[in-house]
Formats: sequence, structure tokens, C-alpha cells
Amino acid sequence: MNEKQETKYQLILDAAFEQMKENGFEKASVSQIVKRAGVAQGTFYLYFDSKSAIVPAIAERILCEQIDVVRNEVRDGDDILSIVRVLIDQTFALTDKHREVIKFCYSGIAYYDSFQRWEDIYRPYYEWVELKLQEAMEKKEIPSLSVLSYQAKLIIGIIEQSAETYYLASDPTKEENVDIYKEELFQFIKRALS
Amino acid sequence: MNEKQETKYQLILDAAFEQMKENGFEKASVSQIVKRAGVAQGTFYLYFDSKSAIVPAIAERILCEQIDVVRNEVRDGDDILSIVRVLIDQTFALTDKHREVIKFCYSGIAYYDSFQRWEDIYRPYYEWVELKLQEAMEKKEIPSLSVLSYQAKLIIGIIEQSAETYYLASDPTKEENVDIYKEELFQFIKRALS
Amino acid sequence: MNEKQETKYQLILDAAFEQMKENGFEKASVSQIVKRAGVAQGTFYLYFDSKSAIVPAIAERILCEQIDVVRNEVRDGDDILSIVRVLIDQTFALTDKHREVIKFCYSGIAYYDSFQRWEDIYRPYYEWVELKLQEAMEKKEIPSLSVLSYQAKLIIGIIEQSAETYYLASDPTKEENVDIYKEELFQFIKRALS
Amino acid sequence: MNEKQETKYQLILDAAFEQMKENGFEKASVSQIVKRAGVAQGTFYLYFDSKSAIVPAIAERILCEQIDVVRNEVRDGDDILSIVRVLIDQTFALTDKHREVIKFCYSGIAYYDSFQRWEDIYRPYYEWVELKLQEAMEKKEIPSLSVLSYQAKLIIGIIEQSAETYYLASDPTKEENVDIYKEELFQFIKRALS
DNA sequence: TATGAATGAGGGTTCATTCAT
DNA sequence: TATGAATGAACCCTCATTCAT
Repeated sequence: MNEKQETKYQLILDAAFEQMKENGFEKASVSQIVKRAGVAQGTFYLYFDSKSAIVPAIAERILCEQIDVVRNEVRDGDDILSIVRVLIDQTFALTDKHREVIKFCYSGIAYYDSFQRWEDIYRPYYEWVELKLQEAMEKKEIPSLSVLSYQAKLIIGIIEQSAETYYLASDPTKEENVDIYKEELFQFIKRALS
Repeated sequence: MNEKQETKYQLILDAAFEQMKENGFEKASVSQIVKRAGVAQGTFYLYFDSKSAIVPAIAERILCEQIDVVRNEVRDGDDILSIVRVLIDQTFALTDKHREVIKFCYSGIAYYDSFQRWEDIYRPYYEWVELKLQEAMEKKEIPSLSVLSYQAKLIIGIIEQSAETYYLASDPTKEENVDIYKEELFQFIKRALS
Repeated sequence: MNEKQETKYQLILDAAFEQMKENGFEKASVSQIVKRAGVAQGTFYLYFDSKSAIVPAIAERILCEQIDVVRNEVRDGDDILSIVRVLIDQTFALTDKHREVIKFCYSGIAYYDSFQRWEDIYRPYYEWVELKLQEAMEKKEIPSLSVLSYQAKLIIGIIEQSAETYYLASDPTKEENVDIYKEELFQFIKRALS
Repeated sequence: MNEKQETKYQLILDAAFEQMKENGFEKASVSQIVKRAGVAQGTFYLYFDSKSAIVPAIAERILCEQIDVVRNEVRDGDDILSIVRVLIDQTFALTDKHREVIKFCYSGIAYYDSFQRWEDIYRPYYEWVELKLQEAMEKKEIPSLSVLSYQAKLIIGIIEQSAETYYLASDPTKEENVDIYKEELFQFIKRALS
């Protein structure tokens, strides 16, 4: 039962994701989405209150992929700076991959009444990074920091911001610089953690 | 008669420009545009084949403003590096000013089947820069370069690209760096012209 | 089992009744009704063939309330004219109380193909009044009447009709006249029973 | 040009009027209305802001019919009491004729934000009655009344209210009483004008 | 019996585009 | 050239009804 629910929700979300990736938010019609998903028009509204309600769901989907991918790259016992490198690499990679969708996700934030939804989406990510900071502190890799939850948010924030700044402009010819850019970012965070 | 044409065309273009600046491309309706322009619905289609045909016209309009402004800042006899500085400053200023519109102009390129239209729009700009390079060469400010038209395109290209990379990301907190960024760009071009 | 059926049926009917009282027939959606009733969407269709099938059920419900209330007010041995007074008072009271619902119940008659359903609903009411007439005849309160069942229908009919005429017009300012109106009605029936 | 506009507006209004007369407001769909009117879906919205915007238009239409019919029945030089008789007769006749539509017109008043629209619709009617009162006063048929515009509104108001009270209940069997009812109403106004 | 996810026709409305004037 | 009424497809969304469980 639960699995079938998952399936329909995922079908719609996947279809919406692809459709919006190709045509942007405005031009991706609900009827195209449901046709692509192979479900009825009304089914869409069983899972989403409105067309725009899909925006945070897509954001969540991207972030989940991000968390999965990061977790897969990190081994138990990795030092915090290696983890930061992974965070940077994967955030840049996913921002690059999902460029088009991220663009309207972020402008979509404005539409959304409450920060709460976004907080909910990010919470597991924040908590995982916070945990890693905690472990690093216990292993004396980094000094004792006052409020770890804030530190986690700051690190995630600066990495995402940098990736978006880099990729959301449409020109991909300067990608030679991305390594330098990422190195600068890494050094910044490294210093911030000393 | 010609003047009246100019007038109607300009009225519509101005209205479209403002409307799209405020609401984006999709949400700016033709009926809003014509109302703002003070012309009839059908008149729109005397000057534009379709709603999306306005996109290159807006690009042209911005570029014309760019050319005008650059020409006003440049005096006869200015050396080529001063001119490059003007190009950089004005390109950055206009990209900043027209951020919103430029965003969909560039995504609009994709819609358009042929590069030809964009080539046409840019041609006078390219030619003017090419002329300046020519003069600089004759005045021995720069060495003898093989294909001047390519050099002009490269210079314009790299400046626009940089400005867009800088401004089209939404975060305005890093604006302190713009001068450094521009200086790097200038040095790059300067070396390229030695 | 029977009791549980009763319960679900009543839950749905009550919910429908309230919902339609508040929003009218068209705007009361089945999904709102089942939510209010605390049952599943499909359960509705176990008890009602369609949304409009609820209309005669509501009529029945009102009429049942009517019969109950009348029976409670009437004592064994009451003379027929006292009973007529009770009928008038209670019919007017219930028509007043359920104004909104009665309005679309009566326009709903049009939807319904057969009078049969309405006949079925009214039968117990008719029979009870007929019984009372029978008793009155035996006690010589009224003369010997030919077809008692018709007399019963006529009496119930004229009372309901009068109450609806009085209340279904929205203007409540003339309510001072209700007693005169009811008295006229009573006299009419009284004469008809002599 | 003006005539064609009249035509389309009238076509839609007529179709809406008939459709709503037959099915009520909710069940009369815009698509049915435009089909009946023989115009395109979008054309509806050239003349009405929304489906509910048709409600005051229908009210206006009925009132216009009312004014026309009254003017045709009244001769120059008729005394004011004859005119009042005509007003009563015609108001009752039209309320009877348009029962169904009037029902939701009046509940539709609630939906409408401003009294202004209704004031505008009624103004010509008010003014015509006021004029007749003015003439009656000059001919000494009635005593000198203070604010004629108020008197006009009161007379129109009481007649409409009475007609609606009488007809909006669905039962037509008591129409024998209508003449008495109207006579009472006439006497009331007659006394009010002495 | 009871569920509730799924359906899809139909709702009101918008809007790019056309065409007779 | 200029108009703007007219078009109708497509938009997002609702809801009575069905059906596999």
C-alpha cells in the first residue's frame, strides 16, 4: 500500500521534475506532467495542493539526492576537511546537473509563505553535518566551537551560495576556473574551522 | 509616416520591456503590453510576428543603449585600453541595470532557430569595436593582429560573459568584489592585446 | 450489524443535512460530507446511489422528525381539532427551522422521476393521520367521511403548502401575521371537517 | 458598430437568462451559455468580468423590461393612483414570470461588494416614479410631500417586496388570493399618499 | 461492509492570435 | 496603417463516481 503511494507520488514528481527541467516552471503544464507520469489529471491534486506546491517537493528531491550522494562518498572516520571537500564537490556537481530547476526553485522560495517548509526540508542535512562537526570536535580535529548547529548551517549555506553563483549564469565556458573557485572556497572554510 | 512607425514600434517595445522587467516573460501578457503602450491589440502584430519575437528586439534595444552609452564615453583619440575600460564599466552597469530582462533574453536564445538574428543585432557593435582596434593598430598601440573581427568579438564576448556571470546570480552581498573582478578582467584583456 | 448500518447511514445523512443547510445543495461536496461524517468516500455510495439520492432521504428525515414531534404532542383521546392544531403548529415550526433545506428538497422533486419515492416517505404520516380521523369518526367528532385516506392527504397537503408559502419567501418582517394566517388555515380545515 | 456590440452582449445575456431560468445559477455553465448564444468561450469575458457578473446584468434586464412595460401602460395625464395600480400589476406579473431568476438575483446581491451597482440599475426607475409623483403633486392629487425621491423608493420597495413574498414560495395554488393581497397593498399605498 | 486512491469530464478563466473594418 | 472584437485552445483545478483491496 505504502509502496504504491510512493510510486504515484514519485511518478508525478519525476515527471514534473523532467518537464520543468525542459520547459521551466510556467511552461510545464499539469496536463503534460500527468500525461508523462501516466496518471489522471485529478491524481496530481491528491499529492500536491497546487501546481506551485511542487516547487518545494522538487527542492526536497534534489536535497535528498545531495544527502545520499554525500553520505556515499564519506567513510566513517574521514576527517572533517575531507568531508568539506566532498560537500563542495557534490554541491557543485548537483548544482551543475540541476541548474535549470534550481533556478526557479530559488525564485520559488519567494512565493512560499513560510520558511518552515524549507527548514523542514533542510533539517536532516543540517543535522548530519552537525553530527560530523561534533565528531571532529571530539577527535580534536577542530577547536571547540560554540553553537554547532549554526556552524553547520553556515557551511552548507556558503557552499550552496557559491555553487549557485558559479553555475546559475548560463555560460559554461569558464569551467577551467571552477577548481580555483572551489579551492578558494575550501580554504575559506578551512580557515573558518581553525 | 516613418516617424509614426518608429513611434508605435517604440511604444510597444518600451511597454513590453517594462512589463517583462516587472513580471517576467511568461506573465507579461500581450494585452497588458498594448494597454501600457496605448495601442490596439492588433497593432502588436504589425510589428512583431509573435509574442516571443519581442525577445530579440529587447536584446537589440539593450545593445543599442550599450552602443550609445559607450560612444558617448569615448572621445576621438582615446587609446584602446581606455576604451576597453569603458566597455567593461558600461557592460557591467547595463547588465546590472537590466538584470531581469537579460535573464530571459539569454534563455530566449535557445528558442530561436537561427543565430543569424543575433548576429545581425550585434553586427554594428562588433564593427565599431573592430574599427577602434584598427585605429589602435595604426597608432601602434597594439601589435598587428591577424583577424580583427574575431578579436572584436572575443573582447565583447568575454566582457559580457563576465558581467552576466557576476550579476545573474541573485546574491548581491559580494558586490565589494566587483572592482577586483573587473580589474582582473581588464588585465586579462590587456595581456591578450599585447 | 443492522445497528452499525444505521449508524453509518445516519452519520452520512446528518453530515449531508448540515452541510447542505450551510452551503446549499450544489456547493455541498460529497468529500466534505464524508469528511464531516467521518467515513470513507466510497461508503457514501453504499447508502446512496448518487449525490442527489440524498435529497429524498433528507425529506424523509425531516418528515420523521415531524411525525415524532406530532406524536409526542398528541395524547390518546385528544379530539381531532386539537390534533389539527398540533399539526399546524408543528408543521409551521419545522418548516421555519429547516427552511433552507426544504427549499432545495422541493426543487429536487423535479429531478426525481417517480412520485413513488415520495409516496413511500409520506405513507406512515398519512396512515397515522388517517387513523386519527378514523377514531374521530368513531367518536362522532366528525361526520362520516367517504375516503379517509384522501382526507388525510388533503389535510397534510394544505398545511404543508401553507407553511411553505409563508416561510420560503425570505422576508421575515411580516411574522406578526403568522398567527392570523394559521388561524385562517385552522378555520378552513375545521369547516372542511364539519 | 454599436449595434453589433449590442447584439453580442444581448445574445450572451439572453442565453444566460434562459439557461439560468432553466437550471439555476450554479448549473448554468459558461460553456453552455456561450454555446446557446452562438459565440466563443472567450467572448463571454469581453462583456462580463466573471460568471457572477452576469447576475446584476440580469437584474438590470428584468428591471428594464419592467420600466418599459410600465411606461407603455401609463398614459400622460393618468392620475397617480392609476399609476400605482399599474406598478403593482406589472411588478406582480414580472415577479411571477421571472420567479426562478429573481430568486438567485436577490441572493446574489449578497455576493456583490457594492450597493452602487444596484443603485445605478434602479436609478432610472426611481427617477421616473419621482417624476410622476412630482406631476401628481402639481396637479394637487396628493399633498405636498417633503422628499419625493425617498417616497419613490419607498413605493417601489414595498411593491417589490410584496410581490416577492407572494411568489417566491413555490406554491401557485393560492393565486385566488393574489387580488386581495394586491388590493390590500394598494390601499396601504393610497393611504400613505393622502 | 468499508475503504480511499484513482479517475477524467467538466468547471471558470486567460490569452496569443486573427480578421473584418 | 491601425483597430479591437472575436476566437478557441489551453490553463489550473474540482468533484461525483468507481474499484481493487
